[in-house]
Amino acid sequence: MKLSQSEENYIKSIYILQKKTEKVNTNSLAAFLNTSAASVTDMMKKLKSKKLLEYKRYHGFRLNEEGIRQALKIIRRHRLWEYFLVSKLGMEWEKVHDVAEELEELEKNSAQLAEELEHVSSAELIEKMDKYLGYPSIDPHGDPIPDEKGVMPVMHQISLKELDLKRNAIVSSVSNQTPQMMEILNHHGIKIGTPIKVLQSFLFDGSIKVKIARQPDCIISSLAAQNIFVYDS
Amino acid sequence: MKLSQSEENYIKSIYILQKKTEKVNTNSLAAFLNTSAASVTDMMKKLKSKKLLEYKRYHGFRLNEEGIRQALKIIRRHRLWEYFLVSKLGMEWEKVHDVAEELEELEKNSAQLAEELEHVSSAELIEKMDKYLGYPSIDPHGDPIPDEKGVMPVMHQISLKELDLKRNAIVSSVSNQTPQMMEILNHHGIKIGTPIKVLQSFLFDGSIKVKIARQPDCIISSLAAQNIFVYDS
DNA sequence: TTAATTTTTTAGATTTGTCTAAAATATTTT
DNA sequence: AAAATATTTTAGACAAATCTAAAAAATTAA
Repeated sequence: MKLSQSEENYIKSIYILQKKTEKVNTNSLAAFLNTSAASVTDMMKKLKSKKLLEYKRYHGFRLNEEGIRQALKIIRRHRLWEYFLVSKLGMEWEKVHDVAEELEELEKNSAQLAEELEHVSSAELIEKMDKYLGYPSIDPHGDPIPDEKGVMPVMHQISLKELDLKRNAIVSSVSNQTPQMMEILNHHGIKIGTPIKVLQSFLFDGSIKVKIARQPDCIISSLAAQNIFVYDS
Repeated sequence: MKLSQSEENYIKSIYILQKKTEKVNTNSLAAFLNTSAASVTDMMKKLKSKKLLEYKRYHGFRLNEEGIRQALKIIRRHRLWEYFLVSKLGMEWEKVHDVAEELEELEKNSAQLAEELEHVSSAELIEKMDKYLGYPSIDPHGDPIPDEKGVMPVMHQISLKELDLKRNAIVSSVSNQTPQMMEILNHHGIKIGTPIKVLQSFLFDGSIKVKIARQPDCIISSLAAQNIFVYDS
């Protein structure tokens, strides 16, 4: 199955959208992809003829099993590239603040960036890349990276408050998006995807001491810890 | 100046061809790009209108100054990606033998590989990549990598025989392509692009002792050394 | 349950890069 | 220098991905 850049883009977008809604409809996909509804309809016909989705005119569409398989392959590629760009080249395209409102926007943007690298499809290249990067399981935005079989790693998300002592975890999201919260996060160098470990927990005020790679240990208040979520692997 | 993938491909190819011949003609470019003469003519009109080359119908064409500037930018990108693929991901797409006859073929193939990564154009990305790779000056095929200003590093090519003791050099070509020669090269792990240094030279038979990164020192005969060329930086 | 509104699809154009076959121009040979 | 051959260009078509404007269908509101 050879897919054009454009087809891949549509498939990936449908995948993202259909995790939220039962069926994806023409207009929302058009909005997401910043294109016209007519273009979407055109492409849906094409993808239907390629047997990647179920589609009845006027009734929305949804990736079928094969479509999902393809989507996961594409997403894997993109997220590995994102990981590379951030962890190896030191690009920083996410500013932790405005994550909430702009989550979609971000997903789109990073997709776009990775998309330029994207067409590097050859399975071999991606597997080497994966190995080179050390088989990461989440990308710089905290999104899971499917393995080479297309299986998404299952991640348990808990607040930093609940994280067991000495367990390695990775910051996955922040539930409070106020500038005050961002100030703390920036101050400690905490970002989505940052590896983190709780060293000690103080009963007196519920504050915790955490270890962040390449940073001195730091103390985080109980309140802040409640709002920082991590993947407990 | 925004160029399509296709335009870039043409420009790069013309650059490579015009280093060998005064003017590039339609058929040779068509052959090089594996396309039809008609397509070439079409594209030449387009590139002329973009003021990237001089072109008079029926009389071949040649990149002008701006065209060369663009070509060097494209080549820089490709060669850095090639370098990444080989040095970081461990891809090995060149088998040292048949380098001679297939130099063109190789250049085309690697271009193609890099081309898939290629569209990663953003200047910023490439500069970060360059830094990350340690500002390499020659790619895995021994071709020089232009710097960010489009300047090709000038490399002095001499035989290993003539290389001063203790000077760092890089294998650039091999003038004898027999299987016997290849056997020696493979045996010592010598490839185009391999960093090499002469440790000692024995007057008795003209043989030399060389150091190759991550390999034990080895002895190379006078005859072999005469046929191995290096860039003396 | 009609009418108004929204959503989706169709019809027809456009752009980019390609092609084949035929015509135009150059070059080589006799 | 005419004829034969080779090269290059034109003309016209095609496929992919997109667009706009109008038509069709579905949904919502009165």
